[in-house]
Amino acid sequence: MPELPEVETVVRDLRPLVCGHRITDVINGPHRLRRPWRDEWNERVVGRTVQALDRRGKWIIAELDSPARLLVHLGMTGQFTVAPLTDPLPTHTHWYLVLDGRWRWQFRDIRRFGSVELLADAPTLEAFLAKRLGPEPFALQAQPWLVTLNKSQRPLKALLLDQAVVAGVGNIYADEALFAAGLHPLHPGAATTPAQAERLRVALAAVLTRAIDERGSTIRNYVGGSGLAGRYQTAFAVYGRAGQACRQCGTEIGCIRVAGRSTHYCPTCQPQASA
DNA sequence: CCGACGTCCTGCTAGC
DNA sequence: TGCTAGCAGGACGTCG
Repeated sequence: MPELPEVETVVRDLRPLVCGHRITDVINGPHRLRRPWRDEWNERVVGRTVQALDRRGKWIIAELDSPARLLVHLGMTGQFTVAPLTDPLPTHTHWYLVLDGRWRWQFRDIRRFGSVELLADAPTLEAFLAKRLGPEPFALQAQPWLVTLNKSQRPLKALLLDQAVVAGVGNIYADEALFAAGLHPLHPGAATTPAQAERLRVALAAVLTRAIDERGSTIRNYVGGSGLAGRYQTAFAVYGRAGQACRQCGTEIGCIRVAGRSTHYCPTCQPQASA
Protein backbone atom coordinates (compact mmCIF):
# COMPACT_ATOMS: atom_id res chain seq x y z
CA MET A 1 0.00 0.00 0.00
CA PRO A 2 1.81 3.07 -1.23
CA GLU A 3 2.34 5.83 1.31
CA LEU A 4 4.75 8.76 1.15
CA PRO A 5 8.02 6.75 0.99
CA GLU A 6 6.67 4.46 -1.72
CA VAL A 7 5.28 7.33 -3.79
CA GLU A 8 8.56 9.23 -3.39
CA THR A 9 10.44 6.15 -4.61
CA VAL A 10 8.17 5.83 -7.64
CA VAL A 11 8.72 9.49 -8.51
CA ARG A 12 12.51 9.23 -8.15
CA ASP A 13 12.57 6.07 -10.27
CA LEU A 14 10.32 7.50 -12.97
CA ARG A 15 11.93 10.95 -13.24
CA PRO A 16 14.84 9.96 -15.53
CA LEU A 17 12.59 7.62 -17.51
CA VAL A 18 9.88 10.13 -18.38
CA CYS A 19 11.27 13.67 -18.13
CA GLY A 20 12.14 15.07 -21.55
CA HIS A 21 10.16 12.34 -23.29
CA ARG A 22 7.29 13.04 -25.67
CA ILE A 23 3.85 11.53 -25.27
CA THR A 24 2.89 9.96 -28.59
CA ASP A 25 -0.29 8.13 -27.59
CA VAL A 26 -2.67 7.57 -24.70
CA ILE A 27 -4.76 4.45 -24.11
CA ASN A 28 -7.57 4.26 -21.58
CA GLY A 29 -9.04 0.88 -20.65
CA PRO A 30 -12.71 0.02 -20.07
CA HIS A 31 -12.49 -0.29 -16.29
CA ARG A 32 -13.45 2.76 -14.31
CA LEU A 33 -10.86 4.02 -11.83
CA ARG A 34 -11.83 5.97 -8.71
CA ARG A 35 -11.59 9.22 -10.67
CA PRO A 36 -12.23 8.30 -14.31
CA TRP A 37 -10.04 9.49 -17.18
CA ARG A 38 -12.01 11.55 -19.73
CA ASP A 39 -11.53 10.95 -23.43
CA GLU A 40 -11.40 14.69 -24.13
CA TRP A 41 -8.11 14.81 -22.21
CA ASN A 42 -6.39 12.62 -24.83
CA GLU A 43 -5.73 15.45 -27.29
CA ARG A 44 -4.35 17.58 -24.48
CA VAL A 45 -1.58 15.11 -23.62
CA VAL A 46 -0.64 13.64 -27.00
CA GLY A 47 2.26 15.57 -28.52
CA ARG A 48 3.26 17.08 -25.19
CA THR A 49 6.60 16.50 -23.48
CA VAL A 50 6.96 15.62 -19.79
CA GLN A 51 8.86 18.46 -18.12
CA ALA A 52 8.94 17.46 -14.45
CA LEU A 53 7.69 14.86 -12.01
CA ASP A 54 6.89 15.67 -8.40
CA ARG A 55 5.13 14.36 -5.31
CA ARG A 56 2.76 16.03 -2.88
CA GLY A 57 1.47 13.77 -0.09
CA LYS A 58 0.60 10.54 -1.87
CA TRP A 59 -0.15 12.31 -5.17
CA ILE A 60 2.15 12.19 -8.19
CA ILE A 61 2.22 15.27 -10.40
CA ALA A 62 3.54 15.34 -13.97
CA GLU A 63 4.23 18.76 -15.43
CA LEU A 64 3.84 18.95 -19.20
CA ASP A 65 5.11 21.53 -21.69
CA SER A 66 1.63 23.04 -21.52
CA PRO A 67 -0.44 24.42 -18.63
CA ALA A 68 -2.01 20.98 -18.07
CA ARG A 69 -0.93 18.86 -15.12
CA LEU A 70 -1.25 15.09 -14.89
CA LEU A 71 -2.31 13.91 -11.42
CA VAL A 72 -1.94 10.29 -10.29
CA HIS A 73 -2.88 8.50 -7.07
CA LEU A 74 -1.77 4.91 -6.54
CA GLY A 75 -4.59 4.07 -4.12
CA MET A 76 -4.00 0.70 -2.52
CA THR A 77 -2.52 -1.40 -5.28
CA GLY A 78 -1.43 1.08 -7.95
CA GLN A 79 1.78 0.53 -9.89
CA PHE A 80 3.13 3.27 -12.13
CA THR A 81 6.02 2.01 -14.22
CA VAL A 82 7.84 2.39 -17.54
CA ALA A 83 8.44 -0.65 -19.73
CA PRO A 84 9.35 -1.22 -23.40
CA LEU A 85 6.24 -0.97 -25.57
CA THR A 86 7.07 -4.44 -26.89
CA ASP A 87 6.70 -6.00 -23.42
CA PRO A 88 3.38 -7.77 -22.86
CA LEU A 89 0.74 -5.57 -21.25
CA PRO A 90 0.47 -6.56 -17.56
CA THR A 91 -2.97 -7.59 -16.30
CA HIS A 92 -5.01 -4.83 -14.62
CA THR A 93 -3.26 -2.14 -16.68
CA HIS A 94 -6.08 0.39 -16.97
CA TRP A 95 -4.32 3.30 -18.65
CA TYR A 96 -1.00 4.09 -20.28
CA LEU A 97 0.93 6.69 -22.20
CA VAL A 98 3.26 5.81 -25.06
CA LEU A 99 6.53 7.74 -24.81
CA ASP A 100 8.54 8.45 -27.98
CA GLY A 101 6.66 5.60 -29.69
CA ARG A 102 8.87 3.13 -27.78
CA TRP A 103 7.99 3.11 -24.10
CA ARG A 104 4.82 2.34 -22.17
CA TRP A 105 4.25 4.48 -19.07
CA GLN A 106 1.62 2.30 -17.51
CA PHE A 107 -0.80 2.51 -14.63
CA ARG A 108 -1.66 -0.91 -13.23
CA ASP A 109 -4.08 -1.14 -10.32
CA ILE A 110 -5.66 -4.41 -9.23
CA ARG A 111 -8.27 -2.90 -6.91
CA ARG A 112 -8.83 0.32 -8.83
CA PHE A 113 -8.73 2.58 -5.77
CA GLY A 114 -6.25 4.71 -7.68
CA SER A 115 -6.75 7.37 -10.34
CA VAL A 116 -5.18 9.21 -13.25
CA GLU A 117 -6.57 12.58 -14.27
CA LEU A 118 -5.72 15.82 -16.01
CA LEU A 119 -6.07 19.22 -14.37
CA ALA A 120 -6.28 22.40 -16.43
CA ASP A 121 -3.28 24.25 -15.02
CA ALA A 122 -1.01 24.79 -12.01
CA PRO A 123 -3.45 26.99 -10.06
CA THR A 124 -6.23 24.41 -10.49
CA LEU A 125 -3.85 21.74 -9.24
CA GLU A 126 -2.79 23.86 -6.28
CA ALA A 127 -6.43 24.44 -5.31
CA PHE A 128 -7.15 20.73 -5.63
CA LEU A 129 -4.26 19.78 -3.35
CA ALA A 130 -4.68 22.65 -0.90
CA LYS A 131 -8.27 21.58 -0.25
CA ARG A 132 -7.16 18.08 0.71
CA LEU A 133 -3.64 18.19 2.10
CA GLY A 134 -1.95 19.52 5.18
CA PRO A 135 1.82 20.14 5.38
CA GLU A 136 4.41 17.63 4.24
CA PRO A 137 5.72 15.69 7.28
CA PHE A 138 9.23 17.10 6.78
CA ALA A 139 7.87 20.65 6.78
CA LEU A 140 5.95 20.38 10.06
CA GLN A 141 6.75 23.15 12.49
CA ALA A 142 6.62 22.51 16.22
CA GLN A 143 4.12 25.15 17.29
CA PRO A 144 1.48 24.82 14.52
CA TRP A 145 1.77 21.03 14.78
CA LEU A 146 1.01 21.12 18.51
CA VAL A 147 -1.92 23.47 17.90
CA THR A 148 -3.35 21.15 15.21
CA LEU A 149 -3.13 18.12 17.48
CA ASN A 150 -4.58 19.95 20.47
CA LYS A 151 -7.58 21.18 18.44
CA SER A 152 -8.98 17.67 18.06
CA GLN A 153 -10.51 15.09 20.36
CA ARG A 154 -9.60 12.34 17.92
CA PRO A 155 -6.89 9.76 18.74
CA LEU A 156 -3.37 10.43 17.39
CA LYS A 157 -3.66 7.48 15.01
CA ALA A 158 -6.74 9.01 13.35
CA LEU A 159 -5.01 12.39 13.10
CA LEU A 160 -1.93 10.90 11.42
CA LEU A 161 -4.14 9.16 8.85
CA ASP A 162 -5.97 12.41 8.05
CA GLN A 163 -4.29 13.87 4.94
CA ALA A 164 -5.50 17.35 5.90
CA VAL A 165 -3.57 17.11 9.17
CA VAL A 166 -0.32 15.87 7.65
CA ALA A 167 0.11 14.72 4.04
CA GLY A 168 1.39 11.34 2.97
CA VAL A 169 1.09 9.19 6.10
CA GLY A 170 -0.87 5.94 5.87
CA ASN A 171 -1.55 2.99 8.13
CA ILE A 172 1.98 1.54 8.16
CA TYR A 173 3.97 4.69 8.91
CA ALA A 174 1.36 6.02 11.35
CA ASP A 175 1.88 2.90 13.49
CA GLU A 176 5.67 3.00 13.08
CA ALA A 177 5.89 6.70 13.95
CA LEU A 178 3.70 6.31 17.06
CA PHE A 179 5.94 3.48 18.23
CA ALA A 180 9.09 5.51 17.59
CA ALA A 181 7.55 8.37 19.57
CA GLY A 182 6.46 6.08 22.41
CA LEU A 183 2.85 7.25 22.10
CA HIS A 184 -0.30 5.15 22.36
CA PRO A 185 -2.39 5.22 19.16
CA LEU A 186 -5.52 6.10 21.16
CA HIS A 187 -3.86 9.06 22.88
CA PRO A 188 -6.24 12.00 22.29
CA GLY A 189 -4.87 14.85 20.17
CA ALA A 190 -6.20 17.38 22.68
CA ALA A 191 -4.25 15.69 25.52
CA THR A 192 -0.92 15.86 23.69
CA THR A 193 1.78 17.80 25.54
CA PRO A 194 4.37 19.93 23.72
CA ALA A 195 7.03 17.30 24.48
CA GLN A 196 4.86 14.50 23.07
CA ALA A 197 3.99 16.47 19.94
CA GLU A 198 7.67 17.15 19.39
CA ARG A 199 8.53 13.47 19.82
CA LEU A 200 5.90 12.57 17.23
CA ARG A 201 7.07 15.24 14.78
CA VAL A 202 10.68 14.05 15.00
CA ALA A 203 9.66 10.36 14.86
CA LEU A 204 7.56 10.93 11.73
CA ALA A 205 10.44 12.51 9.86
CA ALA A 206 12.89 9.86 11.04
CA VAL A 207 10.68 6.90 10.12
CA LEU A 208 9.77 8.33 6.71
CA THR A 209 13.36 9.29 5.89
CA ARG A 210 14.60 5.83 6.71
CA ALA A 211 11.80 4.23 4.70
CA ILE A 212 12.66 6.38 1.66
CA ASP A 213 16.31 5.30 2.03
CA GLU A 214 15.09 1.70 1.84
CA ARG A 215 12.88 2.39 -1.22
CA GLY A 216 9.69 2.03 0.84
CA SER A 217 7.97 -1.13 1.99
CA THR A 218 6.66 -3.94 -0.20
CA ILE A 219 3.75 -5.56 1.65
CA ARG A 220 1.68 -7.03 -1.14
CA ASN A 221 2.37 -5.78 -4.59
CA TYR A 222 4.02 -2.39 -4.34
CA VAL A 223 6.87 -1.75 -6.77
CA GLY A 224 8.82 1.41 -7.59
CA GLY A 225 8.76 3.16 -10.95
CA SER A 226 11.40 0.82 -12.30
CA GLY A 227 9.55 -2.27 -11.08
CA LEU A 228 11.92 -2.79 -8.12
CA ALA A 229 10.42 -3.71 -4.71
CA GLY A 230 11.05 -1.92 -1.38
CA ARG A 231 12.81 -3.36 1.65
CA TYR A 232 11.74 -1.31 4.66
CA GLN A 233 9.17 -3.98 5.64
CA THR A 234 11.98 -5.95 7.32
CA ALA A 235 12.53 -3.02 9.69
CA PHE A 236 8.95 -2.72 10.96
CA ALA A 237 8.80 -2.36 14.75
CA VAL A 238 5.06 -2.96 15.06
CA TYR A 239 3.19 -3.02 11.75
CA GLY A 240 2.07 -6.55 10.88
CA ARG A 241 3.84 -7.90 14.00
CA ALA A 242 0.81 -8.59 16.23
CA GLY A 243 1.56 -11.45 18.63
CA GLN A 244 5.32 -11.16 18.09
CA ALA A 245 7.79 -9.83 20.63
CA CYS A 246 8.57 -6.12 20.72
CA ARG A 247 12.14 -5.66 19.46
CA GLN A 248 12.72 -3.13 22.23
CA CYS A 249 11.21 -4.78 25.35
CA GLY A 250 9.95 -8.23 24.39
CA THR A 251 6.29 -7.50 25.18
CA GLU A 252 3.81 -9.03 22.75
CA ILE A 253 2.77 -6.54 20.06
CA GLY A 254 -0.94 -5.80 20.22
CA CYS A 255 -3.47 -5.10 17.47
CA ILE A 256 -6.56 -2.96 17.97
CA ARG A 257 -8.97 -1.20 15.64
CA VAL A 258 -8.63 2.59 15.48
CA ALA A 259 -10.33 4.86 12.93
CA GLY A 260 -11.49 1.72 11.10
CA ARG A 261 -7.91 0.54 10.60
CA SER A 262 -5.88 -2.24 12.19
CA THR A 263 -3.44 -0.58 14.54
CA HIS A 264 -0.29 -2.21 15.89
CA TYR A 265 1.51 -1.07 19.03
CA CYS A 266 3.60 -2.18 21.99
CA PRO A 267 1.59 -1.95 25.24
CA THR A 268 4.80 -1.39 27.23
CA CYS A 269 6.69 1.06 24.98
CA GLN A 270 3.49 2.94 24.15
CA PRO A 271 1.61 3.12 27.48
CA GLN A 272 -1.98 4.38 27.40
CA ALA A 273 -1.25 7.28 29.75
CA SER A 274 2.27 8.20 28.68
CA ALA A 275 3.68 11.49 29.88
C1' DC B 1 -18.79 21.83 12.87
C1' DC B 2 -16.86 17.56 14.08
C1' DG B 3 -16.19 12.82 14.11
C1' DA B 4 -17.60 8.13 13.03
C1' DC B 5 -18.71 4.96 9.64
C1' DG B 6 -19.87 2.86 5.05
C1' DT B 7 -18.37 2.30 0.24
C1' DC B 8 -15.56 1.09 -3.53
C1' DC B 9 -12.55 -3.18 -5.43
C1' DT B 10 -9.99 -7.83 -5.96
C1' DG B 11 -6.73 -11.21 -4.23
C1' DC B 12 -5.23 -13.77 -0.61
C1' DT B 13 -5.92 -16.75 3.30
C1' DA B 14 -7.90 -18.65 7.48
C1' DG B 15 -11.09 -21.88 8.68
C1' DC B 16 -14.44 -25.25 8.02
C1' DT C 1 -8.81 -30.88 -0.86
C1' DG C 2 -11.92 -27.32 -2.05
C1' DC C 3 -14.85 -23.79 -1.04
C1' DT C 4 -16.10 -19.35 0.94
C1' DA C 5 -16.32 -15.61 4.19
C1' DG C 6 -13.62 -12.14 5.78
C1' DC C 7 -9.95 -9.10 5.65
C1' DA C 8 -6.64 -5.65 3.64
C1' DG C 9 -7.24 0.12 3.43
C1' DG C 10 -6.96 5.52 0.78
C1' DA C 11 -10.13 8.83 -0.13
C1' DC C 12 -14.53 10.56 0.17
C1' DG C 13 -19.58 10.73 0.77
C1' DT C 14 -23.04 10.44 4.18
C1' DC C 15 -25.03 10.43 8.57
C1' DG C 16 -25.66 11.54 13.50
